[in-house]
Amino acid sequence: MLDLKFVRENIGTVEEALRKRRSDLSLEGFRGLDEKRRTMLTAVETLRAERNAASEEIGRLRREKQDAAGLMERMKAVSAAIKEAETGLPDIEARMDALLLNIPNIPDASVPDGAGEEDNPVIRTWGTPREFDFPVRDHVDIGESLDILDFERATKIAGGRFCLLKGAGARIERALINFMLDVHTGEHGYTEMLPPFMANSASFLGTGQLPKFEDDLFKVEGTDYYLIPTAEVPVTNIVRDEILDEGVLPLKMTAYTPCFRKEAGSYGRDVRGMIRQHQFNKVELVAISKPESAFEELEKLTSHAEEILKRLGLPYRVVTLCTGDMGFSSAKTYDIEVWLPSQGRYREISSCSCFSDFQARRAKIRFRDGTTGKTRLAYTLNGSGLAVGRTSVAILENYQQPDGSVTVPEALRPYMGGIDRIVRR
RNA sequence: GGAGAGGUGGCCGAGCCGGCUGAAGGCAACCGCCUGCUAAGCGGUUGUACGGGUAAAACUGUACCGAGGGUUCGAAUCCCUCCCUCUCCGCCA
Repeated sequence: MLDLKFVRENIGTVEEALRKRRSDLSLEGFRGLDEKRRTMLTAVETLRAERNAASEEIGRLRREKQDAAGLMERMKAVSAAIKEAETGLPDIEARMDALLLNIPNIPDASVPDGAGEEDNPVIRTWGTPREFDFPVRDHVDIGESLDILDFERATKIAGGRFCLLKGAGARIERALINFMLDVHTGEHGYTEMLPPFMANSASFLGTGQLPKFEDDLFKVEGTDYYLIPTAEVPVTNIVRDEILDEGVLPLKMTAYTPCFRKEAGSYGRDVRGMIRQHQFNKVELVAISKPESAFEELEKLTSHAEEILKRLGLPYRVVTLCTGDMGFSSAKTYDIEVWLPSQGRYREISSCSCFSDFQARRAKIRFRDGTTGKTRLAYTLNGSGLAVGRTSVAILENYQQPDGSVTVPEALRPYMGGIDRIVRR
């Protein structure tokens, strides 16, 4: 959420940001609504001030055993006038809130302008895609022939966009989760969290998934709970409604969770395999930072995610999302894309964002400035470190062998009970 | 699921037979004093949001004592509904 005062005073800037984002949201009604609200508020507050003053007077008279009946009688009219003046105000405020909650964050000045994916500049590339001297198979073929991935039975159990991992397939996911968490906690300074996999609507509002993106979420019927689409939701909300000591910043947390997404609107995209699932595993990195160092933190956080790919020997590149491709709440986002031989291209495996104070304002995440003693909104960041399912896919495909087996990346072997190759058993 | 207790400021905690309570007291933080340094001690300051006001302050209005509604001239205090937490019992990984 943007600051109301900021929108009022910089409506041009906000409209420019909407244009850059290729958003069709209009601020047409904002000015009128805002003025109407302020006019009404002033009227109501003036009457209330009158009532408060009279009430105080009544209290004083009664204490002094004087008659206050006349004043009380007159105040009945004022009270009625207040009720009158208040009608319509809740509606105006609700409309203001709705408008404000649906305005996306303003892209950071360093974000390149562009319409979509094709305009995202590549800022660095690591590793060289391997040359294959045999026909490359995709992870579905590899996984099914090794009997470690089973899509048919997953469909029987649940439905489309689910996957059953078996044997070494399940083991790889577990190994990756442990590997990633160990690196981030042991070497990158994050504290491990294991949060609830459902969260209430207030939390989803806090990180910006609600009210705009309810259609992408699984809601638990008859409750106020939604299944989390990312650990960002429960982990960032750990500090919701809190005023933090400046000294604890940057607060760095990591968490493994499964993620649940409806993937509504992606019919026909990535239907094959485990690229796009209703449920997938992810290790998330979250940082709560001071504004001054937040974009520096974004660089670090991104490099922490990249480190996992480096150790696994998986070629990747990093792109900056352009204004038209950025998420609703983000001020700046880097996507890390891993090389998938079967597709002959890089595919997103991590998305690292700085949200400036956009989430913090919604979620009331603040800190006390040590020098001024004032409370300030913190900046929030997060990134995948990494999407585990897609990492498994990348390993299967990049490390496939002509005989159908898959070599286990060296860094992962300690987590795989020492085995160096996955073969059909 | 049954019974009981409770939700107050950064934290703890009074107030809860309605007005003098935006809220005692303590802690914490900050600023002074004191001090060789630290500690102790002494004095002072410190909520949030939205308006008005100002060059910026000062200043000022309103709202906020879990959420929403009601009674009343007036509600942290009374009434209703809901949410949450804790304790005991039951059930259970």
